[in-house]
Amino acid sequence: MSAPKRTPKARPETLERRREILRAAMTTFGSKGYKNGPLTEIAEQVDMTHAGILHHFGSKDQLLLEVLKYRDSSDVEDFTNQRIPDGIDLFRHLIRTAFTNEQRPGIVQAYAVLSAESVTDDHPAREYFQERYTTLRREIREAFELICRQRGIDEPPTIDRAAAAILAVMDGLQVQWLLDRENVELAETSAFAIEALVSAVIGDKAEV
Amino acid sequence: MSAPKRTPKARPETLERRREILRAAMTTFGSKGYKNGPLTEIAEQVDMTHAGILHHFGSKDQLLLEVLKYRDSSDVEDFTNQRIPDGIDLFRHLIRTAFTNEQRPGIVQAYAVLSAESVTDDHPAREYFQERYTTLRREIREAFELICRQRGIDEPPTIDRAAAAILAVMDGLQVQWLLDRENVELAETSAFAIEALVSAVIGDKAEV
DNA sequence: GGGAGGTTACTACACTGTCAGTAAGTTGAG
DNA sequence: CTCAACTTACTGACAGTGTAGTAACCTCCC
Repeated sequence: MSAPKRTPKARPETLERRREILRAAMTTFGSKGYKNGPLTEIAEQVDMTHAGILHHFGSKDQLLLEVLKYRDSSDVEDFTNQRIPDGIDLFRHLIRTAFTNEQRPGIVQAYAVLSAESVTDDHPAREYFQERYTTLRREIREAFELICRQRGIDEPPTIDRAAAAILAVMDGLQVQWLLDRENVELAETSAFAIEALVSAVIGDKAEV
Repeated sequence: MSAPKRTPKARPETLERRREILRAAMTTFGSKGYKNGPLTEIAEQVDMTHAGILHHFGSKDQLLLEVLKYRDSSDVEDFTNQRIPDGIDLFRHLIRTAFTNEQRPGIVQAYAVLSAESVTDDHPAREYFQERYTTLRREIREAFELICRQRGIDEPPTIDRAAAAILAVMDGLQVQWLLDRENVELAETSAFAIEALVSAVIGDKAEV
């Protein structure tokens, strides 16, 4: 309990092996969910037995958390040196993300499935997603605040709602898109909705 | 194979018993998901063994489909005689639904969890949710078309996107709300977003 | 030679679905 | 009305499978 059995030392090629495992886990959890994504399936993707995976990560729960942490860190790498965008740039960035996502349904599915699964009883990723949404809502709110300051307008009380709604529409569209890619345009629709919501807040047409 | 073992006859009290099972199943699938919601847990809610449940529904997959069908039919009952709303009334109805949903987190959780789970490999409810979204998008599109005709304006090409976005934002908000009810206002935010999206399409302020 | 990176072998469950059997109800012929 | 023939609504036991985790051992790099 007290010493939570940290992942052992770190030879450079071992680290790469772990990353392979994390990517494989993302694939399996994405296509079957966490609870129903067996360790054996992850293991065989990297030519190993499931016991080997447990050697590296200790438990399945721990593996899930490391998977989520790993994706966050590799997403952040895209920003190396280039500041996390703020103000209107944040909204542009969200729209770009939607376009990127259209090229990687695997990742999209993993987040869609895991975020919804996380609301079930005692799910190990519940806290992760709670914090994730809280953080993202805050960033969007701050972007709105910056824009309002730049334009010298008062901050409308709708900012909080718009922040939640923007994340919501992006997530919700992902589910519809995964179910019916023929008839749902993920990126274009996200862009439309974000523009509509931003306009509703800062009543402006000078857009994104 | 050919004769799919239809559910047996139908004594009136038996039908009520089945409905009890369906409600219990909704509870369990809602709190744990479909794959991870064991039949035994459903069974003990209605004081029965899991074999009894299989006697009534044949298989767990079949049970899930009947659960979804049952909820649809009991939702429709609310409309007995009162037409399914169209035009601007549809949007009012969607907002009212969001307010109703705030009083029944169990149902909300079931739909949130199951719809996301349905995108996983070979999920028995995949087709159900595909059709559900297709139908709902069509209804929203038709509401937009009616409004446009009533106001004598051309139908903007954004109608399809707005339809998907409205459903998306409602679904996405549910997940955020389930994770953090303190800080997310499900109904108010849904109303705000729907109004914003409707305005973006029919550029009007005479609203919902 | 000692520890990291595994494997094999195994335990301990959890879960769905099958089956035989039983008790209670339904139905139709006389 | 009644009894026999049948059906429905279960239970209890169990087979079969899948799965996380553990323990003991191997083996090869530093």
